[in-house]
Amino acid sequence: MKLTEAKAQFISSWGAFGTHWGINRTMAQIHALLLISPDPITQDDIMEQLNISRGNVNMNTRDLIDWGLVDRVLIPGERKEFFSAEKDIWKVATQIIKERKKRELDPMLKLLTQLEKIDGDKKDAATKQFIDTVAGIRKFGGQADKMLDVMIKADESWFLGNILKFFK
Amino acid sequence: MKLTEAKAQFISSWGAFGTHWGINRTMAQIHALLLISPDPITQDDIMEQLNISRGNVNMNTRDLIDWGLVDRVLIPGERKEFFSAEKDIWKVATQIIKERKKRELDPMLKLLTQLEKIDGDKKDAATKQFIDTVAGIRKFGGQADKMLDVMIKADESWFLGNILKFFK
DNA sequence: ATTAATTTTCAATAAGTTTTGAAAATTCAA
DNA sequence: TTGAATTTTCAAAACTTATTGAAAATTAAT
Repeated sequence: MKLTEAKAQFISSWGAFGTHWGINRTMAQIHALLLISPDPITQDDIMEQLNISRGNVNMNTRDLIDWGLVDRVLIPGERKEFFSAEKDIWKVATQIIKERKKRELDPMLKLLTQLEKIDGDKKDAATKQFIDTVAGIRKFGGQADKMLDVMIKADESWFLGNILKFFK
Repeated sequence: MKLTEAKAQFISSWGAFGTHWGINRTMAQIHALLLISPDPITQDDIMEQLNISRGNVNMNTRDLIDWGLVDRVLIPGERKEFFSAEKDIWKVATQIIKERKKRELDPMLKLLTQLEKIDGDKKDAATKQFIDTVAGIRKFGGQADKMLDVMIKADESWFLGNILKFFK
């Protein structure tokens, strides 16, 4: 397979993959393009390579920056802004985990903790099932939360070295 | 907070939460409703409680069944079909992991393995960055894959007992 | 200060996804 | 069998989300 074809495949698949992970297709495609670009590139480069409008590039690069996955880079002597993605995949993964935990898991756990405090008779089947379900999810989520915190703080070699021992 | 209000909150939040995880809102809401129902319920019960059409209930319960999260239950003497959700949250989580791994991670790893075999000069910066990026993601994904396999096979008490030791 | 280059915004529109509801298919009791 | 109850299907409509593109804002060189 030739590079051009492989690049196109990678960008398109990474885009489709992103949609399963709560990231929109274009944002994931821009991310993919930046991941395989050895040097920083401009808005115009992205527009041209992905065939999308300036506004679209602008919005999605901004989101990528908010997610902490992409940086604006200033190149001396150049008027335009350049963009560059973090290439270390471990850092990319921990950054995504960190953001999603903050945006999704933490608020959910907060809500579940509230819902558990419902007033009602535990002998009533509906009440009991509600409390048990909410408590079960909250407990499980709490464990996941702790685990992800450690992962975020850990560094890759430590993590992989130990996780492999753990998982036989 | 009263049970009725708490239920509504839980269903609505679980629905919103689901959309971040590639599951559609209604499917997640039906799942939530089933999780807090002590006994199996019918299509009509779901239609009434969530204010959605029969077709919608039918499609989404079918998807939940495909995901292995919900079962059809036949109640002797009843003409209608009843639905019931797996209540053990550990089983729910491992089932979701199993399905998503099969649907998303495995095909992605297969593709990356292909893309790594690109023909081209490793001294060319673009080629080198492409291969490095793809290889990095493939390697990371491979570790995640192994880890999830162990998790899927493990049983909850074993897992939580050990993970706590591992994560200090 | 003026102007040209560049980036940002956002209303309009396009594309994609979900939901409805009624007709078709299926199931089961009599 | 027949027909009433129930489930399934799927085209059309409603809703949601993403994209465009041109105008406004910003930036930086002269």
